[in-house]
Amino acid sequence: MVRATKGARLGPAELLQAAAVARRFYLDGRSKIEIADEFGLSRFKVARILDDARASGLVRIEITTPAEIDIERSEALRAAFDLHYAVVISTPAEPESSLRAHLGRVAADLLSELVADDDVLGVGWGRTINAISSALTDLARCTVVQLSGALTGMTVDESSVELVRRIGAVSGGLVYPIYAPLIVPDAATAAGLRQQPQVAEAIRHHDEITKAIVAIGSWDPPNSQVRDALSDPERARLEHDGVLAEVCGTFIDHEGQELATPLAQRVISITGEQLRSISEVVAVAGGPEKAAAIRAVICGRYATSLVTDQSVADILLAQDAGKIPAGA
Amino acid sequence: MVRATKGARLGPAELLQAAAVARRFYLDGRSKIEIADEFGLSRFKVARILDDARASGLVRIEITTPAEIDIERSEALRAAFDLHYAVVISTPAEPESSLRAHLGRVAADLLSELVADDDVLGVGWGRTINAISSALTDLARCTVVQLSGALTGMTVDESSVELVRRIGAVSGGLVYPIYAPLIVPDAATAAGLRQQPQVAEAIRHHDEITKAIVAIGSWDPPNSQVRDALSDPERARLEHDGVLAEVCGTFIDHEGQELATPLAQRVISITGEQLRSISEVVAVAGGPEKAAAIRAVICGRYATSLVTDQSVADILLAQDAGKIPAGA
DNA sequence: CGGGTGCGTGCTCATATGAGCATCACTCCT
DNA sequence: AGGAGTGATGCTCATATGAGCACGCACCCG
Repeated sequence: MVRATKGARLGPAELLQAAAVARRFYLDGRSKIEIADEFGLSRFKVARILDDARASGLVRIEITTPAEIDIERSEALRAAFDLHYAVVISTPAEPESSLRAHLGRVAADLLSELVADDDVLGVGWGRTINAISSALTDLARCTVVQLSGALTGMTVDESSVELVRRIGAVSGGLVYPIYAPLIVPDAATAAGLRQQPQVAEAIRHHDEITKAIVAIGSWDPPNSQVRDALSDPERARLEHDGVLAEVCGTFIDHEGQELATPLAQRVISITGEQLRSISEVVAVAGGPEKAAAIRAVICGRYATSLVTDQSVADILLAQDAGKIPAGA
Repeated sequence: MVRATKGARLGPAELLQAAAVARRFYLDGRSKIEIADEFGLSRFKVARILDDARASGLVRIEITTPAEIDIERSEALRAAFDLHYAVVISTPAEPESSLRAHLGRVAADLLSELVADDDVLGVGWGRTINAISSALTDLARCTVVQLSGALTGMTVDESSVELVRRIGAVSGGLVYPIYAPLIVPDAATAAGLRQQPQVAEAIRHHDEITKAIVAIGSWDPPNSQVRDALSDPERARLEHDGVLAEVCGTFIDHEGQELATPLAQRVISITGEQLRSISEVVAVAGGPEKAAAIRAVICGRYATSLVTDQSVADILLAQDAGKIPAGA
């Protein structure tokens, strides 16, 4: 028989046999020995045929993402920033509101998966977190603790307290809400609020939180409800100090360092240090304009996992992905 | 073993891990143990992840046909009619001339593959066989024997003799052409021609043929150059006898039986019995109008293999595929 | 001729793999 | 509470698998 120069192009007969063998092996799940017996070949010949079939592209194996998750970027992001989990959703040029809902759905799934009964779940605040709570259908019977006070301006349905209650309802576990604003006019008011029984109860649990879900606000470019809630001088001061991102009322600069600001006295929220000590903090944020802020939060170790979209992943990966602060 | 409850939908984290594991296993070819070590899992866990990944469709394995060969129909046809080889080409609604060229290319590939140096290759005649010889680029150094005389009406380039010479040139082996018409006016002329040294030499080799390639002519509906070459009374007689197909000057009825006809005396060709005794006869014919004739030839065991197109395969498989004459 | 030389095939044995089973944790139902 | 059921996990052992080796064969070249 004329041999078509070694595996380059199989003749029709060999091709058909290879296809039949490959089907038996890969689709029907038969063993090579069974196939060898069936076709009257040695099992070595079968192995060789299968190798050729794969090498020549006759057998094509692909890993497809059934959900709208970008597996490649997710893994790349996880590896590059040493995250526990990174989930990158595909963004088919959708409007912002849809992106948020999309992020919310995926983040809700992740939360369902990660949270166990004995966890104490810390919940941040924001439109994104709200989207998560809307999409959340299953959650272990964990304890749910609010991480910070709320901001005015939301409708009742969107209020931070409702948000936490809704998550608690899905979970069925204990709920510790914070019936207070995120920022109050002066330190004394804040101190007073912190001693309010319910608020104090929630704050007391901040050290017991095992997992948390938070949103990220961006200051450069500005995309943060917290920023919008501040007065002009306050904003100016923070910007002068180089604020880039905001997580649960904690302000972070380019380097991922927390900014020391008098504002901290007036914020009812988990502290930055407490946040950093939680073993699993999932940050959820998307949109290219937030990429820099997300990067700061991740590099500052305020979050251990990230749910975001392709545009952010591309920006973070294109940047100096290698330049990650290793330790705390 | 299907996980009843939530096995269908994995959470994002599990999904990403499954994707990473599947990639390592299926694309990078790592062993499950290696993967287990890398991910900090037991190899059993890895195996289950992979099972789930396949079951949930995360990993998709498909057998693709690089050539334009319909693997499924080929195998079905081969099995249904107990053929040595069946090759069904995809027919994307192409004009007839293109179909012939297409068949020719694939048949040429098959021939290259099947024929060995020590084979004696019998070559039939017709436009289809001509297409094969045009597409033939590699052939073992076998002996090439013409199976029948030629018909007039072809151009010089298309003449049967040229056809055989061309194949012989590719092969590089001995060539035994038949410089004679397929049908002559009377038995005496035929007898005379058969004794012509060159013709006699070729005919003498007809019993030594180990492999042959033939075309199939159809009479119902009419699609045969042999039929066109006959006179009206001859045609009428054959049709009265129930002729359906023609192979190398042998006329075959619906049942696959050879028709006894006085015409046989005037045909310069291999006999039907000789043809049937060749261990490997590849018939090449396509187009739905030839399906019935192809079926007769196959069922009459005048061919052991078939190269055809989808339309024919569908017709043959839709028909009483089970009703195959078993023996000779 | 005769000894490489390359290729295809099949054998051997260490290793990877899968089916089945035991265990454990957890839930649910009384 | 207290089983009984369920699912996840890891172990055991027979079997499948792949890498490497040896043989046989044809070809090539001296």
